[in-house]
Amino acid sequence: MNKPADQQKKPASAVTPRAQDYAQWYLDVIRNAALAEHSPVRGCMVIRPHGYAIWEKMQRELDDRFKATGHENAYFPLFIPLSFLAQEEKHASGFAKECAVVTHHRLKSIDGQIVPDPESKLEEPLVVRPTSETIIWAQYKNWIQSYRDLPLLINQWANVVRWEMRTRLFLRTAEFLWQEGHTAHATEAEAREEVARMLDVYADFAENVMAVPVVKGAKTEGERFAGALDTVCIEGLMQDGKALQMGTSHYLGQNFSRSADVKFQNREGRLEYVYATSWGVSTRLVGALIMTHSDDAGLVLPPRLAPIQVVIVPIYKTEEELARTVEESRKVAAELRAQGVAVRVDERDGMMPGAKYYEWEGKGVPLRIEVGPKDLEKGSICIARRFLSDIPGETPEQQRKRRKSFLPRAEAIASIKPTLDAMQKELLEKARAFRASRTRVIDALEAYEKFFKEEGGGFAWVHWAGTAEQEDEMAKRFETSVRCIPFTDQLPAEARGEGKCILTGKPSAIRVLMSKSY
RNA sequence: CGGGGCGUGGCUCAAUGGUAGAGCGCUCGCUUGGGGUGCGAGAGACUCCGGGUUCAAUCCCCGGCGCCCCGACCA
Repeated sequence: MNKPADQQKKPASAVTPRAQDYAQWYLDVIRNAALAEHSPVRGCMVIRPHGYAIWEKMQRELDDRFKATGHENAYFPLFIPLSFLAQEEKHASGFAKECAVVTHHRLKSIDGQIVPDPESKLEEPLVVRPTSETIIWAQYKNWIQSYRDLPLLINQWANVVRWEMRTRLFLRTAEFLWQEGHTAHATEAEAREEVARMLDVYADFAENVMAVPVVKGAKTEGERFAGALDTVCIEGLMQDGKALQMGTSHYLGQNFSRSADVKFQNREGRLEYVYATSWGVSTRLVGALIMTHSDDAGLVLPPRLAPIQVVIVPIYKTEEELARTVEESRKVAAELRAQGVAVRVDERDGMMPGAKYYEWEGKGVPLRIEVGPKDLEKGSICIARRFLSDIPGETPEQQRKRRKSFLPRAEAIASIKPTLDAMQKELLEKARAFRASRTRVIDALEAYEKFFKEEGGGFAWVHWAGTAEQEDEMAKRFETSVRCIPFTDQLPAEARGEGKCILTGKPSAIRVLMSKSY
C-alpha cells in the first residue's frame, strides 16, 4: 500500500505514545493538515485557508456573544508612540522586552544596498502594538467626560506583535490575531462585574463551541497581566497533560485612566478617574482546539467550528454513474444547506474514494456521506462519522465499520443535524473524561512528584500558601506552576475544604490548580 | 541568550573521498473506482555559503548563515 510521503513517515509518538512526544505529533498535524505554517518572517505564521476558516467561525461565535453583552467593535492604530507605553510603569516594564520598534519612515539605496534612510529617522520611535491599552486610553480621554458616557464597551479585532524569544506554531508566534475588549466604567463594582461577565463568555465559548472544558480562576501575582490589579483566566488541559491558558480578563482599576488622565464628572459633579477592564482571546485557540481533540488520523473538529460539517463523496465507475451520483450528491447537498448545514461535494475526478476519505478525515470534517450506484438503487445513503467513543480492544478496522451507517435517504438527511449536535456534545464529554482521568487531588510532595514525573501529569489540586519565590522553587523542581486560584464553584467536591500547603505546611483556605503549562 | 540535532530535486529521505538515487508530488498516455488503483513515459539538483586538507570534497576539518527541538521569556 502506497501512502503519501508525509504520512509514510510516522511520528515517533504514533508508535510510542509518550505524552511529551504527543504534542509534537499534534504540531506536526497542524502542518500536515495544511492549517498553518511558519512564514519566511521569523516566528510569524501563515494561516492557510482551512485554518483561517476555523478562526473565522470562532470570530463569528465570539462576536455574537460580545454584541449580546452590549459591546461594539472599533479599530485603533497599529503604531503606538513610545512615550505612550512609558506612561504606565508596570505595563511598560512588562512588555519592554518583547516589542518591535519602528525607527525610520523611508528606505534608501546606498552602494546597491537598501537601508533605512538615516535622514528619515523618526523623532519618536513607534512601537508595533503588543496590546492596545495605552493607545486606546489616549483616545478614551477625548470620548469620556461625563458619567453619561459610561460604560464605554468596545472591542477590537486586530493583529498584535510580541517579539518572543521562542515561538511555537499557533501557541506563540511573533504576530498573532486576536480580539481585545477595552471597557470603561463609573465604579469599581461595575468594572469587576464586566471582568467576570466576559470570562463567563469565554468559558461558555470554550465549552459549548470548542468542546474544551475549562477551569475558571484568578492568576497569582506573578502571572498577572502587566498593569492589572486582577487577572482571571480560563485554563484548559491538552492531551499531553499540559495546561493552556485560553483566555484572560483583567481588572485594571484606575491604573490606565490615571496614566492617560481620563476623568469623568459623576452625578454629584465631582471629577473621578474611570475604572477599566480589558480581555482577550487569540488564534492560540485554534492551537487549543487541535491539541484537545486531534487523534492519530489527524484533526477532529467540533461541528460548531467545522468550516465543512459534511463532505459528500460520489462513487462511480462509468461516465453514466458519475453523472447520476454527482447529481444526487448535489441534491443531497442542497437539501442539507437548506437546513443550514455546511456541505461540500467532493467532485474531484481521477481521485480514488479512499484517498478522499483520508484527506477529509485528516482535515477533521465531522461527517462524510457516500453516494454510490448501490445507494441510488436502494434509495439509501451511507453516513460515516469522524469519531466515536472508544470501545476497549477494538481494532481500527472494526471501528471503521462501526462508524458507518446505511440509512434510507429521507431518514439519513433528517439525521444529519441531530448527529452533528450529538457529536458536539460527545466531544465535550470525551474531553471532560480525559481531563478527569488526568486530574488528581494531591496532599504530599512524593505523590505530586510521581504524578508529574512518572504518570504523565495533568491537573493537580493542591493546597498552597507559598510565596512567589516558593512558586519558583516548584517550577524548578517539577516544572509546574500555579495555573490559577479557582473560583470556589470550580473545585470538584473532593478538592474542597481547608488544608495545609503542600510545600510549607502552612494553613491554606483553598486548593489551587497546579500543572505543567505551555 | 545557553544545550542538542540537521542543511542533498517541490516534499520526505538515501548513498558515496572519484560531481548523485529512491518514494511521494508534478506532466502526458492508458488503466482503475464503496478505505490511499496499476502500468509506461517524461520534466526536475552547480548536494546552504565561504575557506582548509586532498590528485580529487556532497562526504573529513574550520568559520558563517539558516532551520528544528529543549530551556530562560511569554497569550
